[in-house]
Amino acid sequence: MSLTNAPAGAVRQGSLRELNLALVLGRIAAADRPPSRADLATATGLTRATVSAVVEDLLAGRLVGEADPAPRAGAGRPARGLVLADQGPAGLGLEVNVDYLAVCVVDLAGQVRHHTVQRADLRPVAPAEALARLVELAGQARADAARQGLTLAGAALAVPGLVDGAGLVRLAPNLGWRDVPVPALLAGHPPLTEQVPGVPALVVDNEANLAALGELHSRPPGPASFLHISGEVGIGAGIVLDGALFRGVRGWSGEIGHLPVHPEGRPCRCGGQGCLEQYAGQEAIVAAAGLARAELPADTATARLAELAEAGDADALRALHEAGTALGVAVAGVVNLLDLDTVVLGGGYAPLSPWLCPPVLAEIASRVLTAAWSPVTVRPATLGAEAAAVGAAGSVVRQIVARPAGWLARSG
Amino acid sequence: MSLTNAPAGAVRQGSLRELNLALVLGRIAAADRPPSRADLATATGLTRATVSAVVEDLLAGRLVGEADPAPRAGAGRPARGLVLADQGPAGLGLEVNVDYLAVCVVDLAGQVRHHTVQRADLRPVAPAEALARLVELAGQARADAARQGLTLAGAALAVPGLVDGAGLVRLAPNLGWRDVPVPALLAGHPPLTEQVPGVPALVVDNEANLAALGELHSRPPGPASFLHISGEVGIGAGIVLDGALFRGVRGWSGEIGHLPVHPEGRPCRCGGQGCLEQYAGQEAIVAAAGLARAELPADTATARLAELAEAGDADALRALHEAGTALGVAVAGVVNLLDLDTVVLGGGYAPLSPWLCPPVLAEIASRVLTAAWSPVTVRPATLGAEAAAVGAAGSVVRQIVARPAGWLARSG
DNA sequence: ACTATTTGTTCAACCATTGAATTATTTGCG
DNA sequence: CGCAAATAATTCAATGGTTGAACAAATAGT
Repeated sequence: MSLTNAPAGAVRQGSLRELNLALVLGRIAAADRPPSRADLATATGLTRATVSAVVEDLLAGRLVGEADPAPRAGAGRPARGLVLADQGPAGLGLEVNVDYLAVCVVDLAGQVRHHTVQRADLRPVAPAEALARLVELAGQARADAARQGLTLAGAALAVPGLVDGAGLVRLAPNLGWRDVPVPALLAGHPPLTEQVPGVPALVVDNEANLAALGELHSRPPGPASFLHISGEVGIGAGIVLDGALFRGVRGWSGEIGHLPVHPEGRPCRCGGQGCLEQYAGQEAIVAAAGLARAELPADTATARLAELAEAGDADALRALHEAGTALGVAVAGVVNLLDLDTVVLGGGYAPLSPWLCPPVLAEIASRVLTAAWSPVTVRPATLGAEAAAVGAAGSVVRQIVARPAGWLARSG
Repeated sequence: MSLTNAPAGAVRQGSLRELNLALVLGRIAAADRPPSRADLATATGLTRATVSAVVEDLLAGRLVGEADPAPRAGAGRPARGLVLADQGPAGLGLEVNVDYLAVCVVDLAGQVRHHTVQRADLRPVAPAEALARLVELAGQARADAARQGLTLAGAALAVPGLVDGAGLVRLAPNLGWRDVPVPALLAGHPPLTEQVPGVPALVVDNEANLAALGELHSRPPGPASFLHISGEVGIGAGIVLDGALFRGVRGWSGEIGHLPVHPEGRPCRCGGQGCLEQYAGQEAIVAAAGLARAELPADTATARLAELAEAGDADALRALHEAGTALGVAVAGVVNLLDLDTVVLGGGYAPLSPWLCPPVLAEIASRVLTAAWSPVTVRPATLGAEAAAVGAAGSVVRQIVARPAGWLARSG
């Protein structure tokens, strides 16, 4: 999962090449212009001879391609730019959420090459049925990818709930799922992806975690450490530390929605009192703004709220200010604890961020001891509503970039 | 800082040996019985030939020694056990705290080989003077270490405050320090340690961080991820994630004392309201227990509190219960956020933990969503009051174990 | 005394990197 | 137009570290 390519065990001679493959490919991925072999040599510290050999492997494995030479001033033989291949391995991203299914394909360069969203209320649908529909969409995505010369090398599924290491969805309250064994339910269907050494066929993870990963790998790349908050019906956070998602001991990190902001306040369904979710959850904001709860689709409610706030509706503005203040109390605590300098508001919060950011910043300014020396940035997410699906697909291709040897072993 | 020996840049041929030196030495350090070369080969996946070569380097560099063969049943040539050398490099740990100075020396195996504590109220003492006294103690420690065949390879200084990357103590409120440039103040004195490639001569860090590191490397080794809370006048936390201390973007993580537990409550000197420190800080507990604040030394106050609680004093018990509840609210938030399964109460909290743990556990049980599936352990720290100094010294030797090539380059 | 067994070392083969020399391809200048 | 300078990329013998198999060492069991 980590971006650092740390050899876990023995370092044999082959590992040496493996590590340098990852190093060079990582540089190509991180560069904003197609680098030449000479650029890579100076950037990595390897000799040009080694870089050439490594690049030869990468070219043979169709992980990188040669681009038109970037125009350069001065004399000398022109460089040949290296770019991530637009054909070759790709990642499949899947998402089951309360009111839609989403499937997307992301290539090595991080480009979204296929994207489908199927709106439907998934709450009355049985998990097996929802997954079956997803498999259907995935099949179409696979065919579309193949048409574009892409091979699906792995898949990741985002769900709005707690997932354990084996892909068992312990609890997805807003979806009504409980102890859903996703891999077992998918076993009867045709495989979604190819088998690639080192890349798991399917990872199931929390939607907030994968949305945070999407933000981490978006262009331009975000900071190495930040907090990504998904404000849906529940409030989840993805915690990215030093360029890697921190999942917690059991993979259940990020339950920011149950940080206490008014310890003697409203009871919460978690059993505690005064949890953030009771003050800054989507339902709480909508209720505080006096909106009828009848208009159910979550994205509609958020859009309506933004409209009202834009129009200067006093109730909406007050509701957003209160929610932002509650959010700020919680975020200030997290920033104090983890010393982060960036907070990203994603999911349903993104369109509301013009009204949420100011009170959040105000709470940070008054509660964070170190804010005086180091400003904290609070900004909306750059990815859209389907950030989780894109992040899921991106997490697959990042694994290949981080350890290309597995892919090369397969195709050669 | 990380335990994973990830090559940052190019992986050259020499790195290969460097990595395997670290791998083998790490195994020797982690083993609970002196392993043979054959054990190491199976454990690491290297061949016996390679392990022999690597061990030869380690023996020549005096990082490991051969122990008496561990008695083993069955036939075969007896193995020669390998242990971390009890002579060779050692770490120097320093601590400036409100009411004492501490210096200690820890060897490769983690044994404390020298330990001095000088009690004195440091608040009226100028930083330069305090550091001068520390240098004096360090000189004695160095001489003592030399007598035992130890070479000080690096030093770490623990201070109760915020430290930036360059060793500047931005703020140590309870010590009265502000913007104290520790490395500059130490420049006039004789060097505390040898120069070893890859090991910084002096690291200055927060006391809570280093105490957490001490706990991480104590025997038996603690879990890979936990929260270590130092309850002194202020409340600091060291956050250990996946076997590495998480310092935050600027090194200022762990300010748990300012998590809000009663957002509309007592004003705090940080500018916020209802911070944990106002309810579970040492002064708050002492005041709530009705103890005269005159008995100033912090450890005395804590000891007195424990005495009273032991004797069944109602005020003391109530004060501890309230403090534990406030602490539990904050800890529950952290556990929700980071999904940790272990919380260690250290510093002044350690002797009070019999009375603090129950309310902390109660709050966790009622506020942590995932507590039903995965119990959270709350326990006192195993290291004593000078955990920070021991952790500081330990952090130095861990660097050598994690990258032995630097030490070997020096000595031969 | 002999065999089975396990440990540790030796040595030729192998693999990836290295560094210098070589080839390739352009710009700049007379 | 032709040549020198400059930069990019490849070739190749040398090097350093790991490998695997064979071998030496040392013990327990029979």
